[in-house]
Formats: sequence, structure tokens, C-alpha cells
Amino acid sequence: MNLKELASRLGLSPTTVSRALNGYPEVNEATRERVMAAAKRHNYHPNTRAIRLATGRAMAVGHVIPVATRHEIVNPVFADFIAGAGETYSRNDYDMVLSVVPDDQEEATYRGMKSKGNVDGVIVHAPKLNDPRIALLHDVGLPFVVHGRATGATLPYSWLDVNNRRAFQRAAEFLLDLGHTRIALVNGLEFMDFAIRRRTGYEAALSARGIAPDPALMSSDEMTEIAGHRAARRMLALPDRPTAFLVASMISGMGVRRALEEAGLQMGRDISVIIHDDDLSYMKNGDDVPIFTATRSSVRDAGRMAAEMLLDLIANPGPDQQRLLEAELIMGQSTGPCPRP
Amino acid sequence: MNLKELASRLGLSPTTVSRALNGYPEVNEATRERVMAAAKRHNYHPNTRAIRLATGRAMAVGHVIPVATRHEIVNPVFADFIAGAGETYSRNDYDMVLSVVPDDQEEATYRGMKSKGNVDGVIVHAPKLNDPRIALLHDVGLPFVVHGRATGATLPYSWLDVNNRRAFQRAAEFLLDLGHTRIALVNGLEFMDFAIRRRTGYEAALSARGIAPDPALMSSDEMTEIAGHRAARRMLALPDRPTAFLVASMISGMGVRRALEEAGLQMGRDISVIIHDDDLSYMKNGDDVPIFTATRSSVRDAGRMAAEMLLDLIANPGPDQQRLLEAELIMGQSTGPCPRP
DNA sequence: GAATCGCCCCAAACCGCTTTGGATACCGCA
DNA sequence: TGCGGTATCCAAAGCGGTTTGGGGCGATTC
Repeated sequence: MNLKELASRLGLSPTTVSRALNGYPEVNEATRERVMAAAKRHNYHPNTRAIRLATGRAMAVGHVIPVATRHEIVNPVFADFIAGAGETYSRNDYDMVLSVVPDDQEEATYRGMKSKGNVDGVIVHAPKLNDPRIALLHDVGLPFVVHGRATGATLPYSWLDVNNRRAFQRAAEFLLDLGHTRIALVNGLEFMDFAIRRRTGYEAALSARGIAPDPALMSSDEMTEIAGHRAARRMLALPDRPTAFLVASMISGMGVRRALEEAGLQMGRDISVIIHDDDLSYMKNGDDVPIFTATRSSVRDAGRMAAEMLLDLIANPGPDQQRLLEAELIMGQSTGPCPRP
Repeated sequence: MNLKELASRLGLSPTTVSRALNGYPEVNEATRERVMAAAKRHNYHPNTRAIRLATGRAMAVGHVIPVATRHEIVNPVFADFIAGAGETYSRNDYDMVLSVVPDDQEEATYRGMKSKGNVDGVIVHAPKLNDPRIALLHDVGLPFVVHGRATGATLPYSWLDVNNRRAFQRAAEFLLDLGHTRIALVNGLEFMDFAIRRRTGYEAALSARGIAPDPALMSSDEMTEIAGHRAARRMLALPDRPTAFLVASMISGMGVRRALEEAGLQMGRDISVIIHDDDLSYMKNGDDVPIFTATRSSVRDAGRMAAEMLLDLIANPGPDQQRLLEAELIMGQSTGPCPRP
């Protein structure tokens, strides 16, 4: 069942039927209803491929996932972001196309998307320091929204980010207020922009209290259980071990917790831990009472909002949009006063 | 730069240029090279939208992710499967379109995909007992491959699955061989087909040794850290507590481990644990030496293979294909002889 | 009563490619 | 010399929609 056939069944021209279905004014209201009814009755859905060619719009947005030989972006945070963005796309009848490509083909992929015209815009994931993708996408001329920010980018661009600096600053201050001075940072990889911001927030809080950040208490690694465990274990073995941990993710936090348990330390009493909680749907920080005290910001909501920004940008190409989200500090059972005042 | 323009620059017809680029024989080899060179020089990429309309193929496959009010399919396993499938699609110039839809709109989504024609086939995720999607997709007439199997389905269909039953049977036998008799099963939700198969494998192993499965040692819940912890804690509090655990996933396993540590039990010595390891890229079961003894099967590889099966099915619609993968039993540090012989 | 105006509708062009059905030129061969 | 065959290319008709540029007709205006 296509437009032409539907039109002939109705004794109308394809033009009129198309207009009736798309809400154009130059069609009698009675006719429109007749068309609508017939479309429903015959289960007519316009062919997406034809619409796309005729309108010149892809009605789709791309997410490029570089699959690296070295570091994986395919991480649990990504899954939830995608889920959030996908909800927005579905609501707006857009398709989400995911391209999983070797990281050395990322540039070619973006250029190809533009010239092949299979997407109207893209979301940029996991920006790095001086991320080259921003200049690239400007050059290519594809609307885009960055999830996060790229320190060092000279060109303006649209982004949505969590205030990572402030979140970690507040978390550190909270620990300081509890009397902790030996506060460890178990950070993500520091070529990732968000990790840099978190470190600066942490350092700022310490410095403001006259505490010099101790490199021995700072680690930067992948946000896995293993890496979290490894970092915490090393730090706990120090002669002047930390009394508190600031940890980059829920998963890292589980590794840290394992190290604490191995060391016979009780979380919340002997030692404090604050994690950053992306509020992942399948990895909740506790049921009702949070396990970890946390800086929380739903990455799923971020996905929803970033997608909305992008669709808006595609619909009316205007000035760049920015949106900075604040994380909330959630009180859990993993923090308490410093046992060694 | 489009085909027509490229053709006129070359002094050729669009027909010839199209044929030259697509490798058809009815074009002079010298001409073909001239065309190829010009295409490269002018950075010509055929418009995807036009190709799709002209050929009637979408060059895309769909993955429908129902986002439930009740249970989430957006889980970490899903992310890795997608990554694997995406690699296959990229290699074959197919797009992957993800549809995140409320679960009550799943049927409408599949039907819409067919009539709107934006995908050539779909992958079905997380099949349930008597999954209605199989009959639906038969009805709709969209090629599909199921990741897993749906017990109770009457129609034939293509699938790729891990031999979950045998994996859990072997794991249970391994524990039995170590002298364990009180073996607990921390399973996933049992409306999921794979969870049912795992349970039957577990039960079969016990029954074969004359041990009646004890309902108190069997739990079925979401595969989260929290749920794993909850289940293990409950079982450890039993008067006749288990000496070994068979656990559905890496994440559940982390919850189980937490419960063990709380109970002061050392994994591998006081108590044994075997998990199922999907070999997730960001949640490895240890670096070189596995943390957990595990039944391992890469879900990423599964994604790659399922996608290949689907593309094959689309290219040459033939008989259904099935593929059953065996999990390997990986020796880790979490198992040992039963301390209470 | 003629000119003007809206309201509805339609024919046809167009989006950029593929594919069918020739057309032309040149070849070898009878 | 003439004819079938082959190699090479092209014009045009699609794919299934959207959109432009009217056209017919009854109502309104002068």
C-alpha cells in the first residue's frame, strides 16, 4: 500500500492525500478526515526511504562509537546515555543510527555520514582534551552536540555536561568537613575531559584548606572494578594511608570497596568513600538507602536532553546551545567523621 | 557533487558512471578507471537516501530495545552485544538503527519498521518463555535472528545462543566433583529463557548425583549487585548454608562476593563461587588470572555472529539458521574443595 | 454581469540513484 | 558485401514520496 494506491482508492490525487496526511491547510477538513480514516484502515505508512529522498532529510541522528584497540568507550555509561537519547528520538520519529568503527576510521566515518546523507546530525561521546572531532565536525558541516566538554577547543560548539569540577569539589569539601585530610582520588583516565575537571575540583577543595594534593593519593585509570581495586589497595598500603576515597564511578567504587574489605576496614566507620553515581538503570546505588555517599547525575537524563538539543539544532540551525547540569550530593552509608582527628 | 554532475564533468551518462562505480561489466575498463579517479578526486559518495529508494533496500538492520516500566533490558550485556554486532554492520556497510520504545509499543514498532521500510531485518534480544515476537515477526515478514532461544515457540526461526543448560550443568558437576552438595543457584529472572535453561542444567547435574534441588538454595532475580548480595546473604543465613554458589553474571557475582566477605568467608577456601562470564569489555573477570571460576562466552562475539547470520539471511533468504555456542569453563581462584566433606 | 478572490484540488517536476531496453560502432566470418 | 555478435554507451523509466505552479468553481465585490 503506497501513496498512489491509497490516492486512487480515494479518488484523489497523491498530492492531496500527501497534504491531508501532513496537515497542510489547502485541503478540505472533511477530505482530510476521509483520508486519515482510509490511511488507518489500510494501515498505510509512508515509505521512509522515499520521504528521506524527497525531503532531503535523513530523519536520523548518528552516534559514532570508536572501538579502540586501546581503550574502550563501550562502557556501561554509554548504554544508559543511548537509552535516554533513544527515548527522545522515538518520541520525535527520528532514527538513531549507531556506527561502531575502528578509531582510526572515525574521521572518515563522520565525513561519510555527511556526504552519504544518512544522518542529520551527530552526538559526540566522551570528549578528550583538545578533541579533534569538534574542528572536524565544523569542517564537515554536520550539526552536533557534545556530551561533555572539550577543554582546549577553540571553536564554539553545543554541549551538555555535568559540572564535574563542582561535583568533586563539593564532595571533597564534604569529606574535609568531616575532618578528613588524607583524601584519595581514584579517577578515570585523564585524557578524558571529565576526569581532568574532576581532578581540578578535588585539588581546588584541598588547596582551599591549605592541603597540598599528594600525588601518591591520586590515581588515574580505567573505571573498572579491577582498576579501582588495584588503586585502592596500593594506597591503603601507604604508611600514611588515606582515610577517605573519592571515586570516579560506581564500578570503580566496587573495586575500592573490595580493597577496603580485604584490609579489614569498615566503610563509613573506619574509612569514607564517595563515588560519582551515573544513576545507571541496572547498577543502582542501593535500593532506598544509597550504599555509597555519591555525587549523582543521571546519565540517562543527560542522553534525553542532549538528544533534544540536537533535534532542536537540526530543526532550527541557530546559535550553539550549552547546558550545564549540577550533580546532587547523595548521603549514603559510606561516609563518616575521620576516625583519626 | 552528485552522480549527474560527476557524469557531466566526465562527459558520460549517469548510467555509465553508476555502472562503472558499481563494478558492472558493460563498461570499458579504461572508462571505469577514469570514473573511479574522478569520483575520488571530487570526493563523490553516492547519496544513501537515493540508493535506498532506488534499490528498495534499507541497508540497515534494527535492534528494538523495549524500555520497560518494570524490567530493564538496557543492561551491560546488551552494550557489548551491540558493539559486536556493530562491527559486523560497519564492515558490510550496513547501518544499525536502535529503537528505544516503551514496551507496550513493541509490536507497533516492528510493524512500522516493515511498512516504513527503514530496516531490512531485526535482531531480537532477550527472548522470553513463549516469546510473542517470533510469531509477530513471522507475520510481519521481516527477516530476524534471535539472540537466545524462546522455549515454547512453535514456528521455526533463526537463532544464536549459548548452551546455557550445558554450561550450568558442567559448572554444577565441577562443584559436585569438588565435594560440594549444598550448591546455591543465584539465577536471573526466570521468565527469561536463558535463566530457565540454566536452572534446568543445574537441576540436572544435582539430580544425576541423587541430590534433590533445594528451593531455599535457588533464587531468581535481576542480575544486579544488589540482588546478588541479597540472595547470597539470605542463603548464608540458613542453618544449613550452601558451600558453593552458581551465579548468573559477573555483576551478581560481585554482590555475592560482598555477602561472603560480610560473613567472613574467604572465597575459594571457605566457599566456592562460579559465575557466568559474558566477557564484557569493561568488566573483565580479572586481568591474567580470572577472579572467578566461570563459564565464559563472549557476548561480543555473539553479537558479531548474530549480525553475520542476519545479513546472510537478508542477502539470501533461505532456510533458518541456528548456531549453538559452547561456553568454556575457566578456572579461577574462587573455587576449591568442599571444606565440610 | 464581469472581475476578483479563496478554497480545493490536481498534473507534473523533482529528490539522486538504479536498471531496463535499446542504439551505435566495430568485429569476425560466411 | 552483408550479417550476427560483442563491446560500450545512453535515454528514459522507474523507486515513492514532496512540492511547485497552476486550474476550476462558487462566492464576493463593484
